[in-house]
Amino acid sequence: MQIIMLIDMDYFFVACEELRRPEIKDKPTIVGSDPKQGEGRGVVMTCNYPARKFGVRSGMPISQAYRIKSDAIYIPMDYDLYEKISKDVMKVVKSFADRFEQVSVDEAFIDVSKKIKSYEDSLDYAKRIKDTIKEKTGLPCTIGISTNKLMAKMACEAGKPNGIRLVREEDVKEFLNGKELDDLYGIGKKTKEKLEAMGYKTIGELAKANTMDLMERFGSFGVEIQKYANGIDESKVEENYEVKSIGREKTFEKDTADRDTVTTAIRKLSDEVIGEVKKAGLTFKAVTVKLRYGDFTEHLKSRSIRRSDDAGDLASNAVDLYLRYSDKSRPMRKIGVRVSDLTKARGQKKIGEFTS
DNA sequence: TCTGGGGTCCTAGGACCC
DNA sequence: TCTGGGGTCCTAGGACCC
Repeated sequence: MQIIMLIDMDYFFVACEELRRPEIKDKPTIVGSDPKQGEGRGVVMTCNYPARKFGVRSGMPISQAYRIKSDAIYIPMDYDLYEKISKDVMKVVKSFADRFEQVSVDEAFIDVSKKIKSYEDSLDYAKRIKDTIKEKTGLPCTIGISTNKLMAKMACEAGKPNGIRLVREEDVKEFLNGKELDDLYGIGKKTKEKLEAMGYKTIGELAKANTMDLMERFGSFGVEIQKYANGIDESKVEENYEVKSIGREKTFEKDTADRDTVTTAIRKLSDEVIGEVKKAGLTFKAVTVKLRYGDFTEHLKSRSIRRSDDAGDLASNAVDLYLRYSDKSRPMRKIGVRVSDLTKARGQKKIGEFTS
């Protein structure tokens, strides 16, 4: 029997802020971009449950949050802090795992099939993990337990906040049956719309759908999501995950058609990307520039270059892609720089050389 | 309502080679 | 003049997730 858990930190960024500012606890608090009296351009990254009570949600435009709750506490992102705390959390989680896979700053899968022999034991074990995280970091989390990664994830969603939720193999069908299509991992807005147009309204209906119809409409992705709808996921908890790309992007405070403003931004982003590349001891071979115009249309321009880890190589290629392929008559909203096709730099792997 | 920034994976066409 | 099959690399874009 396979037992997989997903450990997901509750309202992580706000919870981190609460550690150093205990007085904000129980007050509506929002971590995200500056609301600027309702004129701000970003979104809500995380908010705590007191803020959610008023209808604030993560991902919501910060201007909208401000309209709902202008007297909430607004805090800018402090990613260094969250990363530092995340390391402490992950260390604990890893110590309980046979296999460990971090999926984001505040989430990790563990395979505990060798350590745990029954579902009953898994509940006690999850409680120990939860208590240890709380003891070592002071932070709450939710743990989903099931037979594979997909179902551990779904169980975790159902267990939030501050909970432990087990979905036994024999209960998977019933657990999924009446849920909305976009509750299923992998199904977003677009796929939901297409499935609804085909007449499917719930995960249970998708599970029983005609596979050939799905195949025709979605190709192999159709077969994949039907497996998901049946609670089937054969992917493993992957221990040694390698990063595939590194990028930085920036939304301008106001849309701009000014070349110098954009090229200056590209150079700055390039420097930041190179900082990450060197820290990780990597080299890159592909450069991509992302251009988003004021009307939200988005274009990617990329090219392969001689393998490099050099700031000048990145900046010159990124600027050139922008100058060559962008429409200068349209104001730009956002610019991004990304490198991919990454490989470990050779012969310079002294421990700590690149770490700050 | 007015939409961030970090990523991943998949598809598909064209170039090019054998 | 009409024409294969396979493979890899490159580039662009779409959808999704946290």
